[in-house]
Amino acid sequence: MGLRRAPVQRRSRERVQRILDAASELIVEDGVIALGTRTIAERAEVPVASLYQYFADKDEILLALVERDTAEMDAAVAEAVGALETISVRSIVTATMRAFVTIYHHRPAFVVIWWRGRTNPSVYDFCRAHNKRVAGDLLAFAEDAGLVRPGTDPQIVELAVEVGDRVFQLAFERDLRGDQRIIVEGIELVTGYLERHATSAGITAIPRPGTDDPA
Amino acid sequence: MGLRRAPVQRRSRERVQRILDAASELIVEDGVIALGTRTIAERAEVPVASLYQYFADKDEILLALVERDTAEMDAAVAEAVGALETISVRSIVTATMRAFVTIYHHRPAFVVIWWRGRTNPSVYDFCRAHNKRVAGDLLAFAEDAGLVRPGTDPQIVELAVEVGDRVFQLAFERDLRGDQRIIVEGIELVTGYLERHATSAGITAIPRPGTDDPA
Amino acid sequence: MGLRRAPVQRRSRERVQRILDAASELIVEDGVIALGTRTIAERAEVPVASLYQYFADKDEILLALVERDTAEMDAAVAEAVGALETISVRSIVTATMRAFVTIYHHRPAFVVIWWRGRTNPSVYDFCRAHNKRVAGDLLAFAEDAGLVRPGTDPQIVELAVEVGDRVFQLAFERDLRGDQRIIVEGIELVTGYLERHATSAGITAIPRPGTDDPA
Amino acid sequence: MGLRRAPVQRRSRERVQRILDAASELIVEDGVIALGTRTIAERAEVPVASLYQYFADKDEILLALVERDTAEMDAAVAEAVGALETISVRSIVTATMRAFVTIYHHRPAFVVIWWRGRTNPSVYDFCRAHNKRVAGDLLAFAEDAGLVRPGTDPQIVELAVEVGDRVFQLAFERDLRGDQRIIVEGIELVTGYLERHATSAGITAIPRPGTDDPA
DNA sequence: AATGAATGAGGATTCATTCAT
DNA sequence: TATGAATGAATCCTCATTCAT
Repeated sequence: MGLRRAPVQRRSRERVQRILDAASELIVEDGVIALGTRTIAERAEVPVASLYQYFADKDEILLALVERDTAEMDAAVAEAVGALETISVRSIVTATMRAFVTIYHHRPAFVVIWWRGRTNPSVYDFCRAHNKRVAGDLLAFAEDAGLVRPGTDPQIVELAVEVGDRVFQLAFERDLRGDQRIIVEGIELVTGYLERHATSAGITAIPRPGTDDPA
Repeated sequence: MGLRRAPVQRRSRERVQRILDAASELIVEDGVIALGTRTIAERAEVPVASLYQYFADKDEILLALVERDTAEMDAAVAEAVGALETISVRSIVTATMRAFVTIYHHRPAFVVIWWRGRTNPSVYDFCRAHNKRVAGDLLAFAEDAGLVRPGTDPQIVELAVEVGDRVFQLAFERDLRGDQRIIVEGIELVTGYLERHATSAGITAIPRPGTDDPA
Repeated sequence: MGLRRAPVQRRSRERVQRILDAASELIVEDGVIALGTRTIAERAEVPVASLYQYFADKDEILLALVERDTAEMDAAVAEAVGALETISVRSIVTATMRAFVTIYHHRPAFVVIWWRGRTNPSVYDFCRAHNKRVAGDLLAFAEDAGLVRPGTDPQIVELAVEVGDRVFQLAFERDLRGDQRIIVEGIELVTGYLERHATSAGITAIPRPGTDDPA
Repeated sequence: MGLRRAPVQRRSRERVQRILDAASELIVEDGVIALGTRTIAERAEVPVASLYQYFADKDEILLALVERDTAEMDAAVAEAVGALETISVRSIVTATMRAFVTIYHHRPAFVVIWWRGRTNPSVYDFCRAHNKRVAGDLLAFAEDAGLVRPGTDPQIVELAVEVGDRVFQLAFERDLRGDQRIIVEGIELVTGYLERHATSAGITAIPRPGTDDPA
């Protein structure tokens, strides 16, 4: 009982996913600009008209795609940071950036969407907002833990996040697995910059909060 | 003799410039994606078909535009760096980035083309190549002057240039005059990163070569 | 007994009315061409698919609407004519046309549907048939009362009705309340025409039949 | 010389005519609503895109069609009225309406466009404006000739023209050759109405102006 | 060299209707 | 009976490019 209508629901969800996957693949293959409703529909084996059952217009498809991936990324980052034994500016930056790398390996489409896709205004806005939020979260976390000086300008962390974003763009554009040299350098770059605004604890590291008490 | 055909040549050159100017204006107004042959032709007061007299296709117009702008930017950077009293990683980075800012003020079109325009594959490639060349030139200059350790990986400077590029993107996207706070921070960021690879001379600065001896 | 299913029936009837009302409103607002199933359904707060429970297709909705309105109009005309103290070509024409005006004031939707709606073939046919019937009824009534010469060609009255129809179209198209000058002139026009075929009684008027004898 | 470029021009004109003819035929066959760019292009044996070489949009095609026919009608009416031996309200109305009939025979498409086509707002407006102009011209002519009382309300003639319009609609809708009975009656109707506003000369007729002097 | 005219290919979106449930 | 979901067919229009002159 209550499950009676599940099949329909499930079918819809599957189709939405198929559409998103199709869009994703096509973007990787031909770029965001070339993305068209007809092509998406063909690839997803869905009538063009059906796209409009699930999405208001083309933009919304792209946006949904980015949102889907974003959620996955946020979760991965949160997990990586949460798992740190000791925290410092360096360890957080490293964990965060490594988490992104892992995701990019997992979802190559994302690499393209995340950068090329920003042509699209709504995607662009969404990504910027997301970066801002990521920056805000990181700053809050770092301030709470006493890693950065209180009152640190949020714009500084935003700049760091955006710059990290570009590092990935560079690392992945030539090589879908990500150029390790660039990534390592990028981590140095971002870490070095943020340490300028760190407390000494932020530089030398402290144990993970909520971990030190068993004593 | 031989001058008989000059007028035609001159007229062509004028038209090419008019076309480039038109494209430039339109990009600033409506973005790269909205740029169309008809619109360019109208603005340039040239028949659409005539565009194809001077350019193989639409992409080439964009590319020519970027090349033209690039040349201007390179000259400005070279001049700024050449005018430095003392040279150091910091002074070079500052001079370079300030030169860019000046250009952007002077030519708002660059701002849009340089970033939004990278949607276009050939423009994208050109910009990347240009950044690479700028990085190469800077590295050569710095190595010659003994500011960085010999054998420094070119990729490091490239990364710095690309990151600087993103700083500008951030600084200018919200504000066509460029957000000063972001620019200042960006200069810090890039300088800080490059100083990791600098010699002590690169950090403390030396007089401009070929300037100190005449005494 | 037998009443068990009444609620359903009643609900259906209500829904049919709601659909018709919705269509009516939408036509007045946006015209017949813009009328769509989705819009009707939304306005009527009924699922689109349910429209097809009560109507075979979109045309039928329109047709049902016109039929409903027509019935109301006929009743009004019959009442107006029936209430005349003295009857003559002039008094009948006047009463009839005034009755229409009253209805149009009462139901602005008619105005739009009645003319713009005739785009639709079935509506068009229905209106023509209706005009024909109105003409037939009027002629029968006038002949019975001895207002027109026996054997008067029905086409003549039809022409008069159609022309009256156009007068209204003209009077109402600029002004949803109806341009009084045009209406007055239209009554003259139609009366004048019909009097050509009238008996002298038809011109000078006679008391309402079945009203004069009780004495 | 000077004719060198004629072929291109001529070809264009031919194509425009072909497009108009195609549209015309299709309207007669399927009505104005069904008229689509694809269909027109197919029938005219012209690529769809070419329609937009000659017309800004679909509406403009319809409008051009109506304008073309209108010009023809105006000429015919002017000629017919100009050829009258004696002029009176009756002779003018008759000549005018007969001229219309002739045109309708000549161009059956017109019959459909003229009425069904009025669904289209620009066509509708054009027709109304045209009717108004026709009415204005007739009134001016009649006043000059002393057929109607000076200061006659233009709305009266407009009403007459519109009503005449409806007479044709009626006469032609069942029968593409035009129902003669209805036309004759219609002429009576319009004449009768206008004579109410005529001078006695307008009723009894006068010789054509500029014809009586040879004496 | 210059250009008006022509066009194939494709763009996103809407719509009335049907069907499985 | 009622309906959410699905869809084939069609809509108008734009664009970069080519060709005949």
